[in-house]
Amino acid sequence: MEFFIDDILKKNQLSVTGSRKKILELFLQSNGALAHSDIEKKTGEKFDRVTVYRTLQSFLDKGIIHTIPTSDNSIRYALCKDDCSKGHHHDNHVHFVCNKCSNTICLDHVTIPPVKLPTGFKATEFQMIVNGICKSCQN
Amino acid sequence: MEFFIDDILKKNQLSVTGSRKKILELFLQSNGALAHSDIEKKTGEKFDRVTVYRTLQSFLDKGIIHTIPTSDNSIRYALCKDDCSKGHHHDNHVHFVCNKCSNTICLDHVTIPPVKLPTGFKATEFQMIVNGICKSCQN
DNA sequence: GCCACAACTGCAACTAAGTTGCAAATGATT
DNA sequence: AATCATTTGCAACTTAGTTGCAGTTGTGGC
Repeated sequence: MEFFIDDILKKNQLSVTGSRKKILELFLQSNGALAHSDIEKKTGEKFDRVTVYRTLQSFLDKGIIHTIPTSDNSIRYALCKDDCSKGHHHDNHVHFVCNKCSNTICLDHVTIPPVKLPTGFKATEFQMIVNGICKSCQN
Repeated sequence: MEFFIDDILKKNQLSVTGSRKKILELFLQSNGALAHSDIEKKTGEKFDRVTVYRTLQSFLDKGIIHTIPTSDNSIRYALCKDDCSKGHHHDNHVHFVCNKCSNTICLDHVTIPPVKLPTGFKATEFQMIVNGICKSCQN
């Protein structure tokens, strides 16, 4: 695992530092998406707020993670799949936000269905967010 | 028009005040969605920031407007169609965010296509946001 | 039209979120 | 181990959003 994390960073021409390793590890451990505040909590105030911001920004730049907009105005971040490269995300899966545990989950195998736009509109990116109750909260 | 605005407010059990009239008028005039900052700008500092926040909140509560999440972490607000009632939105159309003019447009006639979720997931709400170039910016 | 009461607004003060510049510390390369 | 580029933490800042309270405005009854 340790080796795996270093490898991802090196592959993306990022120097291997404590904060980057730790934050990347968090993403690999969590099966969902993380908000900035989640990361600050889970790292246990080990890193400065600013460092977290900058680390997330560099991960975004390199295409390691992508953002998910949510209706409550808190951006979430999640790992990209392998075929994302610098600045160019191929991120056509649906995101699920649970109303109970408020986890954000990438439904990697649910692709966004095509829509027909009115004439004159040209699309470059599609986002789909589904709210509801997730698998673990169902009962 | 003036009468129309008062009517909407009364129908929703809101007292008719200067700020509410003005902000509702802005929504009726704009064919797209507005961010909080747009409203502050367009009202020309006539109202306190707090008043704008509270007005938007009460419009949300009454189901006059709905929110649209965007990837740049700025929530936009747009008028609901007639069949939205208190707290219960039937808001199944696609939203388009232009990368050039950064307007957010409700594509009222483009409905969100159904998706099949993995077993265990129960959906209550769907959101779809398309980024690209809008009709007016095309050339 | 006037009065009383509820609702709304503006102010001040606050918390939370995000940014920037710079000096010190750390990582990569030789 | 030395050097240089990169990264980090701090401080200070801007922007966004919230809360309590006193004063103002709108509503409905008379």
